[in-house]
Amino acid sequence: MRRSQLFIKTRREAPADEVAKNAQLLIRGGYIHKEMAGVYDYLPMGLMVLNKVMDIIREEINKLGGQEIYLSALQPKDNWETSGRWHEEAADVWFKTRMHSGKGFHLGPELGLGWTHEEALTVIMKQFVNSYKDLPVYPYQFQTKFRNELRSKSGLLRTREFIMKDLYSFSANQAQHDAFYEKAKKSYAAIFERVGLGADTYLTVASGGSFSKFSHEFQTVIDVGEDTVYVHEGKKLAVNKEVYSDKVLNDLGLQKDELVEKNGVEVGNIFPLGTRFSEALGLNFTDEQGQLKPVLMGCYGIGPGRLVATIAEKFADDKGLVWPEVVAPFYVYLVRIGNGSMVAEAADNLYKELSDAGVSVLYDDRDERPGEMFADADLLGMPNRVVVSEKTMETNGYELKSRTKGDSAIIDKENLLKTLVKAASG
RNA sequence: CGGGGUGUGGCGCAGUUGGCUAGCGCGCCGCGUUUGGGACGCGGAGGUCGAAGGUUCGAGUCCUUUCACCCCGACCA
Repeated sequence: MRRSQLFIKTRREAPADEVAKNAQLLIRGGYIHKEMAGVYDYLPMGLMVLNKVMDIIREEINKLGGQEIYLSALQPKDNWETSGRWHEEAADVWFKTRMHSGKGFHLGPELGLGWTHEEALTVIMKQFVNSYKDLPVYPYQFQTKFRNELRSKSGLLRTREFIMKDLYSFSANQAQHDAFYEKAKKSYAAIFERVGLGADTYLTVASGGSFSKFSHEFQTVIDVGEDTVYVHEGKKLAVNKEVYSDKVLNDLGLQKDELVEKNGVEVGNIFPLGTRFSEALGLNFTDEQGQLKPVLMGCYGIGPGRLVATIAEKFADDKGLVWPEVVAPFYVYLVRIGNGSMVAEAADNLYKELSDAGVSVLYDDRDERPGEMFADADLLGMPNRVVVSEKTMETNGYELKSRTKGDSAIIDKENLLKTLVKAASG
């Protein structure tokens, strides 16, 4: 894409109402726009990053056996009254609204904006699950959740409206459930590994709430994390402060002196639901012996937006964003210095050749001063920067510089293409 | 929800004890000079000072109400 056609502009200064580094940089770079507290819009490059993250998650969940669906955000209250989660005492994160009834402002039935989807999906599955032969099954979706948080904070890390990948497992028995649960753990680890957070992300034992003894979180260790976790670096395992006790440590076979206290961002959460919803909503199946039993359920969530924010926060340096290659909106930021015909032609040609070879390029074809374009390249955080100028062309070359390494090299076009095309496809 | 803070052109800010056509930097438009780390000159455009009400000869400034935003805490299936 040509920079001159990209409608966003970068900003030199962060907005006054953002303190979180992720939001400051993403706004300065024109990746996102703040709509209101805890609500953000994705602009072109922000959406590219988000989509790349979601594609990686989708690939891994499909490998796990997930079947993608899309459920509605508008939720009728009856299913939630049946499950006991409509009233504020049970769930204080609701955004509730009403339908119209007739003309004017007559208010009709109450509705809620979905903050999770166990109820909706459980009811749907009643139509399709009757026998043990129909199990197990693993529907999932990417969908917007609405949660009326008392206080949003930390930029994109805690918002009131956010996309969530939520996967649900429906199993006939404990062994079937447990086998999938363990596979899901590995799948999640693979996702965080692929987006670049593997080294800092820990499987974490956390509260199971009203559903089970424990749930499992994936906590990425980072200073701005709002959770406190105790990590065992050797075992790549952590314990959330909310369940941290001598008894729990004993159960898990962990020694207190091997654990280190850290802040973490909960980038994923998986937990057994047992028969909490199948019993409440009547999702039963007939087993091999002809007996009617409630389905065993599990829930598996990842917030792609929170993941984007965590990646932004984790890798950024004092000059701006640093995207891992797999999520970067473009692989190359191409800077053209000066607009003399020779330089312009060389830059145009390079842009075309790289694009044709499948290397994504953000081509800064504006007639800006070099310093401004370099600053933008750093702020926007593409993995590679290529410069074409009279200076580079004197040596019949192109300057290639990595976003993370300080050194740069002037190389000829053949080598440049070879390097970038190979790296981009590998 | 408790405590603290902030709202002034697109962005960042100044504006004293109430006083004149509300300023500055960035950005934007025009012309010219510039071109390897956020250039410079000249000339421009752009503001219901968050909103409503009040006090006053006069309100960005004082009073009341209200809305929004940020931070700390509590909360976070």
